Amino acid sequence: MKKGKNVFDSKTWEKKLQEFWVNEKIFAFDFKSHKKIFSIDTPPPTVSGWMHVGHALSYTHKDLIARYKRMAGFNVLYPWGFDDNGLPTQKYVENKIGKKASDYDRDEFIEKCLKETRDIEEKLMRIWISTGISPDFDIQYRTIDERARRISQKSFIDLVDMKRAYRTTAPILWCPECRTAVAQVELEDKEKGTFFYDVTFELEKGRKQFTISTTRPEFLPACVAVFYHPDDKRYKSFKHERAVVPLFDLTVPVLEDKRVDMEKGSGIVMCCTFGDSMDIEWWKAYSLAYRDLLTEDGKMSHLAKRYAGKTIKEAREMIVKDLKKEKKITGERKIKHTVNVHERCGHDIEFVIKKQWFIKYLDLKDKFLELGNKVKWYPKYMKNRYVNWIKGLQWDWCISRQIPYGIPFPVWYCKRCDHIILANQKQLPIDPLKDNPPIQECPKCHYTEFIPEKDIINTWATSSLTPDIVRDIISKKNKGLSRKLIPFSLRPQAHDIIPFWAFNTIVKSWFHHKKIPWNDIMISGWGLDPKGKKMSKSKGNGIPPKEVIEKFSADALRFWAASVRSGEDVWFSEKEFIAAQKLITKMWNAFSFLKLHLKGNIKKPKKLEEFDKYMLLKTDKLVADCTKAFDEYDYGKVKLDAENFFWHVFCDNFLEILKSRLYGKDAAARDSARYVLYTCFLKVLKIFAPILSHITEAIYQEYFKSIEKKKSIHISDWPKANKIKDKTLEKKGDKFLEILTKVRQEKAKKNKSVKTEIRLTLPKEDKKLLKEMLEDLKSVTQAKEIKEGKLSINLL
RNA sequence: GGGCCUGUGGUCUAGUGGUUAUGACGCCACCCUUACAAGGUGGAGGUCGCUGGUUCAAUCCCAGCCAGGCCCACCA
Repeated sequence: MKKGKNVFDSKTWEKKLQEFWVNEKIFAFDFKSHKKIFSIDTPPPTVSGWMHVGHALSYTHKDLIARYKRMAGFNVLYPWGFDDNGLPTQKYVENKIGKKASDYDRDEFIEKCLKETRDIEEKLMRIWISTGISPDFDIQYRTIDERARRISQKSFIDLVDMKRAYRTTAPILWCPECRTAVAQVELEDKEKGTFFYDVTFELEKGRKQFTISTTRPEFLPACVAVFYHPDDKRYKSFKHERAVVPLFDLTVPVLEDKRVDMEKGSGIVMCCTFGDSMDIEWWKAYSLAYRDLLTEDGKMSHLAKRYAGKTIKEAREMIVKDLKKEKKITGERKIKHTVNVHERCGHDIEFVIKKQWFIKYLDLKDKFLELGNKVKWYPKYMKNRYVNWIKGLQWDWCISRQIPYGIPFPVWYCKRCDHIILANQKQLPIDPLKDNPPIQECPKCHYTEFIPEKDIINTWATSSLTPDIVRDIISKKNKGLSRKLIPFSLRPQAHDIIPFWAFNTIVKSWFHHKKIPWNDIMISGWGLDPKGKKMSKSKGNGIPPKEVIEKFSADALRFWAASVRSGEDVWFSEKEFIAAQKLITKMWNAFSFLKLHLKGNIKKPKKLEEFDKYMLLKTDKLVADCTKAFDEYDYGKVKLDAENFFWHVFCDNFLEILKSRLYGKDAAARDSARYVLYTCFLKVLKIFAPILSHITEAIYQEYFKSIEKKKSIHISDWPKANKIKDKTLEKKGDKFLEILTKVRQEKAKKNKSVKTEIRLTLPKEDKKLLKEMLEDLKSVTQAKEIKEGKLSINLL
C-alpha cells in the first residue's frame, strides 16, 4: 500500500448511505414480527423556522437509542412527525409572507399556513435526513393533518363528557400583542426597569390622605379596593372606611388582609382588576367588583375616561403627568422588577376576563405526582422539574386560543341560551365554521340558531396526544398491535419542555387510558452557542446543521451529540468535531490495514494464540460495559469507552502486536491473528454503529457484508460478550502491555526509534507468567532475546 | 424565597471510599515504524471550589459556605 492520505470521503458516502437506508427501508417497523417492540414517542419538531444543531443534538440522542435497540433485537417503532399547528407556526408564516393573519380572511390565511408549512417541512425533512436519523418515515404524522385533528377533537369531546373540560368566564393570562389567551407555561420572566410611584389617596370621610406605592398607575381606573395588613398600626383606624381614587373619583372599600407585605412601599396597596395575580386572589376572596380596563389589543377601555383608547404605556405617562399636576405624586423611584412576558413575542402579559375552555386538573396533583414516580427518568434528577412544576400549579389548563391557525373546537353554542352543542364523534374532524351541528334545535331552549366556536385548541393539547396519534396509525394496519403500545417504551425529549410536553402527555394519558404514556423518559440538554447561550430560532444564534455537516460530517455531528451526558447542556465547540474527524480517519485507515490481512476465508483456528485470547477478553469487556451503558441510555459512556478502546487499546497495542504474525510465515499463528482481528474489529465497529452510523456502515458494506450476510450493520446483531474462564489471562496480558510500555519509555528516553533492537531481561516470575506470549513480546519490542534475571532493557 | 444541577492540570472531560486520579485539545522532546504524520512513542502540567465532619482511609459520603447555571414562586 502506498503511503499518503487515505481519508474517508464523508460527503459521498453519507449521502449514498442515507439514500440506501431510506430506499431499502432498513429502519421500517415490522408489522408481522414477533420480536419485542421498542416504541419511541418521538417529539415532532415544531415547525416555526429553520432548525439548528441544538435540535440535531437531541434528535441524535433519540437516534442513538433507536439504532442500539434495533441491533439489540427489538422491533423498533420510531415514528416521525411535525408539530405544525398553532401560534408558533402561524407566527412563522406571518413572518415569511410579511403579513398578519388579520390581513386575510380566515380561510385564505389558513390555506397560506398549510401551504407554507408543507413547503418548509419538505425542506426540513431533507436536513433531518442529512443528520443521519433513522425513523421509519412511513409512520409519519403532522399535528395539523386529518388524523391529528380527529384525535385531538375526540380527546376534547371525551374530556367534556368526563366533565374535565369546561367553559367559563375567568381571569386568564392574555397577550395583547398576539391577542390570545396564553397558558402559565408559555410565560417567560424578563427584568425591566420601571418607576415606583407614591400616589396620594384619601379617605372618603375626613379627607385624610395616605400614600400607595405602585408601578402601574394606569390601573387606577380599575381600582376596586385597597388593602392593609391587620397588624399594621398605621392603618388600624382605616377599618370599614372607603377610599377615594385620585383622578377618577372612584370610591373603593378599605380592607384588611394578612397577605399584604407591611414592609413594601407604604404598607398599603391597591387592588385592581387586574394588575397582577395577587389582585386576582383578592378579587376572588372578597368578591370584589370587576372593572374591565383593557381591551383585547391592550388599550384602555371606556372606564379610563379621557385616557380611553390609549395604549398602556401612553396612559401611564399621561396619568403620571396629570397626577403630578394635581400634586398627587409625592415620590418616584427607579426600580428593576421582573414581569411576565409572552415567550413567543416578548410582550407583557395582562390579565383579562374572558370565556375560555379549561381542563380541570388541579384536583389531580397527587395523581400526577404518583404517575411521575411510575415513569423511569433518565437522568433521575430530571423528575424534580416535573414535581416542582406540579407543586407550583395554580391554574387549570386553559386550552383555547384566539388565533385562526390550529385545530378548531368541535363546538357550537345555542344563540339564545348559550347551550354547548358538541359534534358527533363519527363526524370528526369537523370545523364548526363550515360544518353544521349534529342537531337541528337546541335541546334546552329549542332555538334553531347556533354560533360556531371560533377559537382553536392550543397546540400542547394536541401534541400531548402523540402516543395516541401513532397508535392510530398502527391500528390501521394491525389493530392488535396498537393495543400493545400502551404504554410506549420511551419518550425522549429536551428538559425545557418537561412542564409542557411531558406533563401534558401524562395528564392526557391518565384521562384517556388511566395509565402512564411511556415506561421511560430520557431527557436531553440544549445546544449552547459558543458563548454559552441557548441556541434558539428566535434569537437567531443557532448554527445550521448544514454548516457543520459540510465542514465536518454527519458522523462528526453525531459524535458531538454522543459526547454529552444525558440531560446536560453542551457548548458548541469545534474541538469535538475535529476529534471526531480524526477518529473517522483513524478508523478508515485501520480498515485499510484490515483489508490487507483479511483476504480469503476467516475461520476460527483450532488453537488460539494466548495473546489473542486476551484480545478477545478485553473486547468482550468493552462489549459488556457498552451494552450496560446503552441499556441505561448512557450513550456518553459508550462513546467514551469505545473511543478509548479503539484508539489506544485496539490500534496502538493490539494491531502493533499482531503485525509480526500477520506478516510472518507461521500459518497457524497468522490465522489466529486474522481471526481475532476480524472478530474484535467487527465488535468494535458494531459498538460504534449507533454513533458513527455512516463510516461503520461504509466499512460493513465494503467488507463485512459479504461474509456476515445482513443487509446493513444497523440491523445486524449487537455483539455478545463471552465469559472467559481463564482467570490469569487478564493478568498475563496486562503484564505484557506493562513491559511493552517500559521498553517504549526506554527507547524514547534515548531518542531511539521504536524499531531499535534490544536485549530484554525479565524476572523469573514474569517470564514464567508470559510463557505463552514471549514470541509476541519479542517481536513487538524488537527483542533479539529474552533472558531471565533482574528486569533490564538494553538497547543494541 | 423554594427546588435542582455543576465546580477535577491552561481549556474540555472520565472516574472511584483504599497503591502513581482517565482521556482529548494545547505545550515540550523524540521517532519516516510496510493502516494512518489528520500518525507513533515518551514527557511536563492537578493542594480533584472552600471549611468542617464521618471513617483506619475522602476527589468520592454528610453539613455549611463560595461560584456558575437552570426551574419554580414572588414581583403593590
